[in-house]
Amino acid sequence: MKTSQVRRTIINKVCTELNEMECRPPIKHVYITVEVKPNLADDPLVVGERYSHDNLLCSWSNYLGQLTSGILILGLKDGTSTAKYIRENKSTRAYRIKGVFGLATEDYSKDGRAIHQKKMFELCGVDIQSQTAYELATQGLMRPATSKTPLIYGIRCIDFKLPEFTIEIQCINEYEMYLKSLIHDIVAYNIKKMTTDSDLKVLISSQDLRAILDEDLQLNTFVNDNMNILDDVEEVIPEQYDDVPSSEDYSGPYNFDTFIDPSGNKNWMFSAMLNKVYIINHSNFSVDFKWDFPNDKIEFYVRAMPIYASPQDAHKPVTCCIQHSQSTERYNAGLPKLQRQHILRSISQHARYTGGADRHLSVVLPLGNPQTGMETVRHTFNFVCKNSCVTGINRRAVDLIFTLEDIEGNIYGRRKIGVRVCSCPKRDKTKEEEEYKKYHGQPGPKSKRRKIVSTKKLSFTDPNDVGLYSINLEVCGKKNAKAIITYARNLMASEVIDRNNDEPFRSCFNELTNTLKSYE
Amino acid sequence: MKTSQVRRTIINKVCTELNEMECRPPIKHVYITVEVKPNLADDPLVVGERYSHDNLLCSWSNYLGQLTSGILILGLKDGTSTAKYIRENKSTRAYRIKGVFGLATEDYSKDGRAIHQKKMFELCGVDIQSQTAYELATQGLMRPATSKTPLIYGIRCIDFKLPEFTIEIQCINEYEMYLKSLIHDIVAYNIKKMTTDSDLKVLISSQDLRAILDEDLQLNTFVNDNMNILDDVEEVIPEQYDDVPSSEDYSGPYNFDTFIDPSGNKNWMFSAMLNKVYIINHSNFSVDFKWDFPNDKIEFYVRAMPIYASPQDAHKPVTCCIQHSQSTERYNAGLPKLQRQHILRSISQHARYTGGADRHLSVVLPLGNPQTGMETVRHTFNFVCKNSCVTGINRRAVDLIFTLEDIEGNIYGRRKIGVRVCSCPKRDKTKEEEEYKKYHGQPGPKSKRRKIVSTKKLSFTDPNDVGLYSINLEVCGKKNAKAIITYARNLMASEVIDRNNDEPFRSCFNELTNTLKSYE
DNA sequence: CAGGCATGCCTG
DNA sequence: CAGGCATGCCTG
Ligand SMILES: [Zn+2]
Ligand SMILES: [Zn+2]
Repeated sequence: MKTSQVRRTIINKVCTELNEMECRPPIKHVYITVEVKPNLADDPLVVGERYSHDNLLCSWSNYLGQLTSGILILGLKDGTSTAKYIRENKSTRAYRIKGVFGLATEDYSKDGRAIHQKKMFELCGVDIQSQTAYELATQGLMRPATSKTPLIYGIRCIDFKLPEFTIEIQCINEYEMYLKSLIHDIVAYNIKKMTTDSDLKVLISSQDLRAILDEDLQLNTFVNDNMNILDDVEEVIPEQYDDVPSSEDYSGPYNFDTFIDPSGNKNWMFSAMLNKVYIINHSNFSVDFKWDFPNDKIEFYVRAMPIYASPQDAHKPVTCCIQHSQSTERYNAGLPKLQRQHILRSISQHARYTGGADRHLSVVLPLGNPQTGMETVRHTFNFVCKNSCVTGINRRAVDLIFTLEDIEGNIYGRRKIGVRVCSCPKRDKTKEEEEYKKYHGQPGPKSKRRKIVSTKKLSFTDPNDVGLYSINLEVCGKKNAKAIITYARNLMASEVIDRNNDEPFRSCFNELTNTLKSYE
Repeated sequence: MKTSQVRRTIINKVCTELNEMECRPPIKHVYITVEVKPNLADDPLVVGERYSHDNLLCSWSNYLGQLTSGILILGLKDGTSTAKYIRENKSTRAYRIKGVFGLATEDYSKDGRAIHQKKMFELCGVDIQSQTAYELATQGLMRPATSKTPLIYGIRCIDFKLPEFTIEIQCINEYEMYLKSLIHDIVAYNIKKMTTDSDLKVLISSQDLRAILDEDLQLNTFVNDNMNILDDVEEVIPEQYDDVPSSEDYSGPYNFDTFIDPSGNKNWMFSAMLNKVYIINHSNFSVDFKWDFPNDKIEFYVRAMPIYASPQDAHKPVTCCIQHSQSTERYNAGLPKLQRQHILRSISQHARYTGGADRHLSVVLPLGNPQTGMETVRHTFNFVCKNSCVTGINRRAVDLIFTLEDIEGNIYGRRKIGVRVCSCPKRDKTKEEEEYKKYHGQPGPKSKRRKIVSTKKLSFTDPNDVGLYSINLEVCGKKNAKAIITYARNLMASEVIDRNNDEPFRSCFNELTNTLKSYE
């Protein structure tokens, strides 16, 4: 379109629409007799400067405390009425407030004079309501006389990385000192909990926040009945924050247990010997969860967290490799970056993905209830990254920890299984089982082995020469190859007889029999 | 900062600054006698609609042609003076104009009536300045009488993918028909070049653009003396656009050749048999380039372009895998995304990286001159991605094409070598050479193998039973293990004697000897 | 650096 | 799906 057209269009539009509006009546014809002389009453020398501070009206819609940053709406002159309107409209404000455990100051601000940590514990180790010290600390509360009681519509902990945490609050009638005191109380509450409860874990759950608000008479808060706790669209997913997650099996008060169909299918196998799943990448596998129903109806969740099996890697979160966390991968379509970092995915829509940064990643889902007549509920997962992925797990062994939890992340049971996401589950399972047997034997053989010692051996068997030797050799000619295997089998046969079927001679013999068959 | 402070600051500032400005004189004291009746002269019925087109002033700062998109600055009413100010400030405008080879239209626009291609060639095959037809075509030039001669500050070709190309121009005093004509002339110039030069390659170099502007009297352009040409930070690098790059060796007029030190080093090896480099990722390797010096001093460049060796992949560009193109990799630090896609890097600072999108990627660098007494110049490269990278080359074979080129990308010579970026160059080289010998034989081994056939064998050797068998077995007891290896060695020993030291019996025997030693 | 394992992937 | 190759990487 040409510029001139644009111009014409704009002029047309403006004029047409202005003319369509109700227009002012014709001006009156005014006949005026005018006589002009200076009005001394309006001279700056008389009335002062034209623009005085008092004349320039200015008011704010929202008040930001000295330590608060955000949008500050000010109205100037005629704008003051708009500002007043906005102010009286009482729209809720949202704050994100950062707290630091172990950093208490006299005025609760980051830069305030520090209270000695010991004193802080003293302050907090007893009932905070009855504490004179506490009252002294909060006496600078400076509550504006004109304001109403704060009313909280929503509160949650949106970040928690000791010693720091961040609380998000939606509220009205708040004032800065109120918010600061609230943070102080959250810390105090947790420290008190730490010293009374034996559990040393610090967590800021929604329940905690609610309890703090309810108990905290000092702060004089109204809590909206519909206050957002977990039903918020961005619900609070409890995380587990241990550097090295515990992986010990623990049945707990509800006899928590997990089961995996030992028969597997073509995409995955389960080794009962190693308690380990071998699975092709991107394949679904199901886990059955069993637990006793408590009398008090607790809503249970199950968390599945992959961790590195070896102690030297256990503290590192297991994250998806570069390739398998690409947003262009089919199974990552539309997922947020955090979730793409998870190697384990649940097929449930209710699954929530937690962890990230340098924290362990895990998926949490509501456990639900067994169907009538069932003792277990089944949940289906899949992995999207292989143990062998160089930019991810990089060939390290991985365990999967299932924990039975309540909505706050309290743990009531734990089960561990090994997991290997690979291309040849069967081969790798067999190999690892063989490897395991080499070093551990298995129940049967073990009792038998004891028998060895007690059994009289023929003089030409050496009781100490029982190490396993893997021989890899290459010969030319099938005839020769068969001859060697036959020879080896013969040797093992003598040993089996001489040593009363003793292991591992017996299994070596059996294997060689199979190998020989394969040459027919 | 407190809200009240902000408010005070604002009021202070506004009042202070208003008061510092020249203020209106005291109002006059006015004595008025008023008599009111309708003023018919102001009635819409008399004077017409309140807001007339003529009253709404509107002017533009920059003029966008009918086919041009971009920001159009319009001033309304009082804004017209601002618009005029901006217009007269003559800031340079930047345009990106797309042209299409083979699509000529009467008015040079994309949607104009097409000129038959044959006619277009007629038009362009002769001197464009003297062409009546050309003058006719440009007679609709519509040059605004008020404007000055266009002045170009910068011009370059920023995209070139036949048949389309995009020219970027910084200029003042331009008008749309001028820009369209310029594009037409660029096409005409190239077609003329194609028909006069024997070389059919079309390229828009900076030299070309300058030549077009200089020659093009019709367009009446001023070229700023400091006009950006090749010294621009983003210089024009000629690209090669063949879907499947040619890979035939071609010495060309200057006897172009490449040499690679056949002795290699610990990080790379060269197979003369396969004309292939085997190299560990991220290792430098050098190529010596040789060519005859022409009488006319041509500035030569060498281009190195990796391509897939197999015909079914040769049309695809060889790009770096996801992992090795991460900006977080040390060797990618600070590189633009395009360059990170290149698997081949030159250590020269003068190297330029071309290609991208679905075009083949290559690195071009000035060849330079041999040092005194030398016949060749050496350039050093390295690869940053392995043949085995799954998200990149994915185990496909890759060739490296070196071409001798001038600054416009005209090719004067070509050499191909195979390349394999891997973790075990020696092993892989040996293997591929063995494989090659198996199918092609080579003087030494082949004659020996022939000898086998001619040699009289003992009756109890089977000439067909010569396959290699890898035997993996497990026995218990060191004594037994040694016995088996000894047995195998004995078998091979007989064969070696019976078959006149024939391979692979001999090497099996040697291996077994070593294995047996390891049991001592 | 050779030997050999680990593990993806191709082939029949 | 088993067998076996391909190829990175670890170990001595
Ligand atoms: Zn992966
Ligand atoms: Zn790579």
